[in-house]
Amino acid sequence: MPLPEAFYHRRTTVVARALLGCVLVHDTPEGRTAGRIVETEAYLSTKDAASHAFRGRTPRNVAMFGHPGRAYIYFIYGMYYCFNVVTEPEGVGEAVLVRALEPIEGLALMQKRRGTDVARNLCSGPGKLVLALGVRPEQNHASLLEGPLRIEAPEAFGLAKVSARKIVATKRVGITLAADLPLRFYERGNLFISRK
DNA sequence: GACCAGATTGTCT
DNA sequence: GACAATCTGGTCA
Repeated sequence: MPLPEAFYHRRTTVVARALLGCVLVHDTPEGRTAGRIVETEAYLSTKDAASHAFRGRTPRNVAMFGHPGRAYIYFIYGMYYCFNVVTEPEGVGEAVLVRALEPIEGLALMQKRRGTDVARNLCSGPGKLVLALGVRPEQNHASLLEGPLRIEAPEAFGLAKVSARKIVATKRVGITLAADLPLRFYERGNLFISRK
């Protein structure tokens, strides 16, 4: 059972923490790939200068202002895409960037898509996990509550929740504005995060 | 391990 | 026209 809309209909930092340990699944004609979420970042609305939503709604960021539990996928650095989950009630404009997964299903397919067989290098970054799971830009706005791209609770895959004391909060990666806010979250000790 | 240049293009000012 | 929520492959150690 995918996580319900109510899961996403909360404070963005709460969702960013709660997503750790949950499983992102993508079913495609080539097969299924899935990974355990081990690193996230919260992007807030008008108080967060690093957020795409900081200056309000634009053609690019409209998905951020859409329904909670949908995807916001954007193009970055001329060649990569990043996958986010929309949070808060519709119209607020916040989201959680999924930065790293621990691969748990479809490793061979991930290896083929990524061109490497090093497990730690398959999904250890926002651009990498989009490639490894075969997420496409047309899936911007797609619901994560149903359909081929979903997020499941840990229990659905026989996994335990990530306890609060195993969650580390640090500065976000790759930004210049509002760079000091502790809005990046990852599982302590996990080998599949994007960086120390 | 750390640091750095280069790739490549949509987006917003 | 400047910049960007990144990654890879190179150098040096």
